[in-house]
Parts: sequence; structure tokens; C-alpha cells
Amino acid sequence: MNRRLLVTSALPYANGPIHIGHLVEYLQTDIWVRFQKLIGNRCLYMCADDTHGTAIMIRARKEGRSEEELIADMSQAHQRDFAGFGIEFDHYGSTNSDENRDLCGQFWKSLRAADLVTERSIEQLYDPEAETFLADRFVRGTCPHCGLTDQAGDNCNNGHTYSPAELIDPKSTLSGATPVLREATHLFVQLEKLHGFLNEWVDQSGALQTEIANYLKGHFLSDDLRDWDISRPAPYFGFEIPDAPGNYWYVWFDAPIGYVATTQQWCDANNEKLADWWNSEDTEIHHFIGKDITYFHTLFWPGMLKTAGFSLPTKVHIHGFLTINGEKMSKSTGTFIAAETFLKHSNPAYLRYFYASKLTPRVEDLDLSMDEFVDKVNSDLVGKVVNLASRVGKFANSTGLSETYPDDGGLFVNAAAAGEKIAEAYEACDYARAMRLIMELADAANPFVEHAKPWEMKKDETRQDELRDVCTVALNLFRQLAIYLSPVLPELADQCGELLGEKIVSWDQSQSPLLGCQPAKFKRMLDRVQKESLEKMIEESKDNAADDQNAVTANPFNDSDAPLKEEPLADEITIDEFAKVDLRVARVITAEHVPEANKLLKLTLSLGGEERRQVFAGIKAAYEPEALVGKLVVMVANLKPRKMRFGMSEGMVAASGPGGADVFILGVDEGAQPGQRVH
RNA sequence: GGGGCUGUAGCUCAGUUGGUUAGAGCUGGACACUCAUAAUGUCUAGGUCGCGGGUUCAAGUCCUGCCAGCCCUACCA
Repeated sequence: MNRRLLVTSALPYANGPIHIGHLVEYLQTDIWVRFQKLIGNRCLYMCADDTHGTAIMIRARKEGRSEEELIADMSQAHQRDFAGFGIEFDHYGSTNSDENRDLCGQFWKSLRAADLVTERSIEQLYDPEAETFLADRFVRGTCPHCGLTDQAGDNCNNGHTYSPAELIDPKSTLSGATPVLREATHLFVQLEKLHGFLNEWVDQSGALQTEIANYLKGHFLSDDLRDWDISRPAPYFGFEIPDAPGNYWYVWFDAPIGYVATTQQWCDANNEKLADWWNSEDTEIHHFIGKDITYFHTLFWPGMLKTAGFSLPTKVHIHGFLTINGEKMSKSTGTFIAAETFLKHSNPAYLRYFYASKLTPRVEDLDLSMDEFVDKVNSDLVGKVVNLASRVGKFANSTGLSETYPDDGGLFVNAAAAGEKIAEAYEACDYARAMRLIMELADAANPFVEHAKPWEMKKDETRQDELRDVCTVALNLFRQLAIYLSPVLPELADQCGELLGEKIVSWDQSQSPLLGCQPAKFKRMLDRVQKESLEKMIEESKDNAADDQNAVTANPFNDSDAPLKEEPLADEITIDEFAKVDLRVARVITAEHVPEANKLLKLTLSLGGEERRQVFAGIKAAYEPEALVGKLVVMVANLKPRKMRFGMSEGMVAASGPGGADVFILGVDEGAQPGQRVH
């Protein structure tokens, strides 16, 4: 009996482009959906752009255009990237749609009716310049516990946690303004009232991987569930709450409802009923998400669905993050690779196969090692699979395929039988296992050609029937591989279909051989990965990141680019070379004018204890001597002493600026000790 | 600090309900072949299955204690 499946991937946020980390999820989902369709299940793949929230509002403002323009562009870019990787949605929507607004209203009414909504006033930092409330990540300042500067709004690098209101000298990252504390009324969902339901769902439904169920039980469900802050005061880019004017639904309220709204749009266009998909015992709902958004999808979302009377997820498939060469993706090392950049330099089929070969049903991070990537794609895909077709393709074009399937020592039957296990692996999202099983078949197929020696038959007029039989076997074994791989490599399946004149549309085609047909002229199917192309990809990603960095960090403070232009960066040095420069913290003990000098002050610096250095510094126009005494400065302590007209200068005080009155001595934060080295 | 996961050949991993000399692919070495995208085939090398106890006729496989790595979360599990 055929199943009905509704499948979603998390909605990508309209604040940035798709990168290869995102693609783990969309490819995992796409492969699953293609597999389901191939085995004959009715399956819809729904996705949309997640468009609301402060970040979008701010970005649009910065770019000087409306939010609608921004999200329209972003949606187009996202869909272009997804299409480039062969990710095929049945419908791609947007959370900023009429359908979504209506459905949000419907969910909201249910929450009200169930008496789950409560109201409370909270204090939050407010940016008076940008005229908006600030989420924690939009505030930076000094940690109230340890004094570290430029720390995030809720925790510092030393591991202290605090509320943004406690930050010393807080600054808004949006405008650079000092935020003020303001009170605002927020609406909350009392999730605790659904505690019993959630306990049971997490424990009994089978919708969650066991490690996730354990995590939820230990982490959240063991205690009272906190109220969920579900509204944001104006200004906010989103939907205004109908019965609470001036308040907007928090982006995490309307985002998952976007799954339903997108289905609604698809239904309207295809003359189907929403209830058949979101309110039916006969439809399974499968969400694919990353581990970072676990609790939105496993606590709030089921709670909302339950309350509003929709079907609960049959399964929430949670995956880990992508690492590259064992490390987190990083802009500076060029491993933060945009989908677009990847497509420019490489073939999406490679990434589809590589991810498939690494994905398991567990919540584990997936590592993309460049060397492994090259090895795997070249030896598995090209060496074993594509090469199988390539080595008999030309012969087959002249011989055609036999009318009856020849004796192949049981290879075809064996591979047909393996289909069941492979299908089970796909179903369970254990693609790594599926790929392993398929490669075993490829490993068995190649020796057949080797031992049959078709090239000898080719030269002998009397052995053309034998040659045709070998081609028949080899191409049918290849076709089985192409069918089994088609969820991962749809293009290869198409090429196989073209070669043999029968499109691959169903898993069942793997169970019986194709006979008596005339293969088309053989065309090359897949090139080997060039390592150099990956290197170029990484180089370009570095450049992109550098551009980004400039765009992002320059903006909020409006820093000019003139200083850097006037004095460009020096040649790169190694850390060893840097280590030769011994910078030390020093305290200014005395500072006096040098009568004969125009620009110099004579300083005595202490490196702690009895260590003293006399330094002449060209800062007369910028600093009064009295103001310097007692100050901590940074000096170059191992600079070769230089004899000046006024005496020996035994080092340099570090300062920036073009000179004259514009000189700025480097200070050191409180707590530093004279004599400490600067690393 | 707490929770979870992992630790098997140089690398990536399989090892079913404990049962004969622990497997695959890649890499390395030797040879062969030439149909094929320097692809392929045959042979071969390489492991005290993280370490120590225990249960058992028998443990990579079960129990226990350590050690290491990763992930999550932190004066709340």
C-alpha cells in the first residue's frame, strides 16, 4: 500500500545566502523525497523562505530598501542555489504570505481558546537611534564579572553569563548607540499547561531519535516548562497580532506555520485539500531539521499543532552540523563555502554523493575532508560506477543488447535482491549504509567485464554474440546501480535512461533487466574531481569573506577607509618573525619636555621592579607630560638603543596616527602589569 | 561540573541474537591487462578490536572501572 508523505526542510532565513552547511539538510531531505517518490509513495516536499524578524528589518534598512524587496531577492537567490544542486521542491513559499498570516491567526485563536496565552511586562534594552528593541546578540559590552570588553549580550568568552542589562558600557551593534532599558508588554504561551501531552509525545510517539528524546526528557521535561515569549513590540517586520495591536508574532511562531501555509498554496494550485495533508491519519509528516533548532520543533511546534488540531509530526529527523577538515566552517580559512561558489568550481553531484556516503540517522556532525572528498568521488563514482558503463558503452552501440538475459553467474539476481536492504537503508536515512551496499555491487560488477575480455571478442568476427552478451550484462548491472543511486544522483539516472532508451522512473526497474534495445551513442557521464578546483573554491570563499567582513564591520561605526589606503598593509610575516618584536607593558614614571626639541617628550618607563628605560617619544603636540605619568603604555622593549642629540632612546612607545597632534598612545586595560609581554 | 556519543588495519568505516584463523573500500607493494575517464583485474602487506578487571566452555560483541576524543548543556537534568 502506498503511503502519503509530507516532507519539509527547515526554512532558510532570508538574511543570507545558502552555504554548503545548509546543503547537508536540503540534500538529506531531497534524497529521501526522491527515494519515496521512486518507490511509489505519494510524497510532497515543502519549503519556504523564513522572512520575518529584527535581522531582516535592520538589513533592509541598511541597504536602503523595503523588507519586501530584500526578501524577494533573497528568495530568488535561495531557489536558484537549491535548483543548482538538484533539490526539487514541490512548492517553495514564503512566510510573508497571506496564507501564512491567515494560518497564524488560526493557530493563535486556538491558543487563546485553550487559555494558553498570558501577558507580562518585561524590561529589555532599546536602541534609541535605531528605534528598536535589541535581542541579546545585537548588544555588546564589557562583562560585569570579569571585565572582558566587547562581549556578547548574554555571555562572555570567559564563560560568565548575565543579562544584557547588566553589561557595562553596552553598545548596540546596529547603530553604535548606547541602549536604554525600556519596559514593554509581551505575550507568552504557557507551555507548562501542555507538559503532560509533551511528556507523552516525546516518550511514546516514536517521532524522535532516542538521543533527542533523552535530551528533552533530561533537559526540559524534567522541570516546569517556561513560558514562551511569543510577541515582539513594534517596530518589527512580521505579522501584527490581531487582538494585540502594536505587537507582532515572534518569527519563531510564524516560521513553522510556514510549513502549513506553503502546503496551502500548493493545495490551492493543485486543487487539493489542506486537511488531507495536515489533518489526516493517512498522511505522515516528516520534518528534517538541524540540531540547533531542536526545541522549537520538538516542544513548541507539537504543542501548537496539538492545540490547533493539526496532525503531529510522524518524525522529526535531526542532523548534526558540517565540519570541514575536522573544524568548524570558518570565513577566514575559506571553508565557509557558498552554494553559489561551489557550483562555480565543482559539480553538485560530487557533493550529493559525498554527503550521502557520510549521512547516518544519528545526530552527528558530518566532516568534509577535502582529501576524502576527492578519493571517494573519484574511486567510487568515476572509477567503479561510471567506468562500468564507459568500458562497454562503445561496443554496445554497435552490438545492441541481447533478447534474453545471458548467464552472469548470478550477479543481476544478487543485485536485484540487494535492493530491499538498500531501500531499508534509504528509508531509515542511513545513506552511508545504502552507498556502501551499492558500492559492493559495483565492486562485483567490474571483475565480470575484466574476466570476459570483451576487447578480444571485438576483434573476432565469430564472437559478436558473446560480445553482445557481455555488453548486456555490464550495462544492466550499471543500470541497477544508476537506479539505486538515482535519489542521490538524478542526473546519472537520466543519462542512463538516455543511453538505454528507457527513462528511470521507478525502483522496480532494478528488478528486471532491459533487453533487446539499441543503446545510444555513449557519452561521457561524469568527470573526475580536480583537486585544484577545490583549492580555487576555497580561495574565492576567502575573498568573499573578506569583502563581507569589510561591508559588515565598517558600516555600524562609519569608519573611513582612508587610513588603510594611506598606509597599506605590510607584507605578511610569520609568527616567528612577529615573535622577534618584544612588546612589553610599561608604566610611565616621569615625563618631561625637552627644551631643544620640537616634537619630543622624554619619558622614563618602568618594566616593573628596578627596570627602567629612557625613551624619547614624538608626542609633544598630542600629550601633556603630566597626563602621562602613571599611565600604562605598550613599548617595543628590544629595539636597538639609538643615540639622539638629547641622550639615548631605549625603545619605542606604541602609538597610532599620522603624527602631529593626531597621535594616540596604545593603552592597556586595567589589570595589566608592567613587564608583561604583549603576545 | 553534568548528560550523550564514539574509540576495530595508515585513512573512512562494517561487524548481525557472544561461537571456528576479525572484514570491506581507499592508500601502500608486486604482477597482469588495455575495453574504459592512468580507469580495471589478480595477489599481497597491515590490527594485543582504547586500557584494566569480571561473567562464560567461548567476548570486538555482555558487566564494571579507568583513559582519550567529539557533541550538547552549564553554579537548574
